[in-house]
Amino acid sequence: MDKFKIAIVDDHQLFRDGIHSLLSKQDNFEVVISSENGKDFFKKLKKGILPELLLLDLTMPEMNGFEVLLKLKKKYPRIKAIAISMHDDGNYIMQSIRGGAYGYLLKNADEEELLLAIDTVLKGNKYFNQEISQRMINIMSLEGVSPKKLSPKEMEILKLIADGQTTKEIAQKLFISTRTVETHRNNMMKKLEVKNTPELINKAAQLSLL
Amino acid sequence: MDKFKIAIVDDHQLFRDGIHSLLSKQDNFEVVISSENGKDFFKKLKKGILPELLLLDLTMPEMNGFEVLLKLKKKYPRIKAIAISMHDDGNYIMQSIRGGAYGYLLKNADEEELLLAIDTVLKGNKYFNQEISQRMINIMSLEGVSPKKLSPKEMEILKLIADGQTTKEIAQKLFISTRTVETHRNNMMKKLEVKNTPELINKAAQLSLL
DNA sequence: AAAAGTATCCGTATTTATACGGATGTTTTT
DNA sequence: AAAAACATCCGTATAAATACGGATACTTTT
Repeated sequence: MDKFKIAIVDDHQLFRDGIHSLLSKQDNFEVVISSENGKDFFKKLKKGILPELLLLDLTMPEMNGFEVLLKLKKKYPRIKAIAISMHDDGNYIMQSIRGGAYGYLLKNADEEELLLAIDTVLKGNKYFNQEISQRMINIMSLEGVSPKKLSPKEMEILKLIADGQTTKEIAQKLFISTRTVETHRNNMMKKLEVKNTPELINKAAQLSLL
Repeated sequence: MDKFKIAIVDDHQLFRDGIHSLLSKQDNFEVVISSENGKDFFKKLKKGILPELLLLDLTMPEMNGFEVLLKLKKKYPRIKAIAISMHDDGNYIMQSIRGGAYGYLLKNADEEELLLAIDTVLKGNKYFNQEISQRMINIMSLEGVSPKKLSPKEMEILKLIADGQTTKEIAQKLFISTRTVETHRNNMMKKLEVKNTPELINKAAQLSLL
């Protein structure tokens, strides 16, 4: 009976080797690609080596995991990716899911959980443990009913506010009217559903906008 | 020639085994303790098994790495600890150092760096790589010249401010005068060296006070 | 092409924060 | 025991944010 083909993309060889070693002990898995970066991975895909599942580190130099996810979704939509990250930050998790990840694991997951995640995703399901799910819920509730992005100008003004600048100081710095600054501030408050500026800064920090 | 005695404390067996395996390949190291928690570790120390160096996970259930550090410093000051963590947050790093850690590694460090850290610390030096050092510097500059802790009342008020409450609302909620709230806010701003409330919230978020 | 978003700016008014200064009494630290 | 920190509260004044409302023109999205 054929084994499931697995790919690993991670810039740390120690980690890749550890996973490779673990999966080699299983009867039903075979590591067919072990790449240290996304470019190498796609190069191997192009050669016709197609895994069913990818274990993907998010934090890599040059081409990060999110970029790999997006490209994978476009070019090889049948390959299912499980994101693996050091970061338990809800924003990372949400970005992975929006990028098409089928699962999310922290790098300190034990081998039992790793194998369970692989099994779950190979069956076509998504894998997020209790803690990860909780963080997703937290971020979703933080983002509000209809999450909205801040415009470039809003981001610029947000940072200046967070740095302690007053509306007058920001207006002078950006060569715009104080009323313009007020309008942007008000629009941000509406977008993030907060009632005043301290809460805006707090929420922006929680959403990793700062 | 005698080997250096190393202890490992981490709740993930996969990680402990990986480190154990790696160190076993080295001629000059010997893993004498491999514990899944601090309690087991101290129990083994009590039996007279004394390593020169400890590789210590910070995030563990029940007795976390910081508690282990503090107890180690008191009871076995000759044992040098290297903190190992998923978190690259400067606050974790600073807390480790203040707790007596001789080094700090991220869990995704490669084997070369791990061995270098161990060597460095066994020689009596401290090991912090460039990135970790940078984060320390960032936090130190955030904390200002003379870092001050916020009092319990200040913390309470800080959270309410971050939640979008006005001075009047906080006063009503805590059954104190608005002037009292104003004084606390002003004192916090002085302690954290900021110029207004948005900057206070931003800095508090950066210092993980929220 | 139409709608929505972005970036700009305004009048008027009220609320809130900040800035000076001050104070007392209790608790904790030195 | 003395000093410092904490928690409480005040008068007066100014600055800043917020709250209502409104607007134009350009760019992007639908």
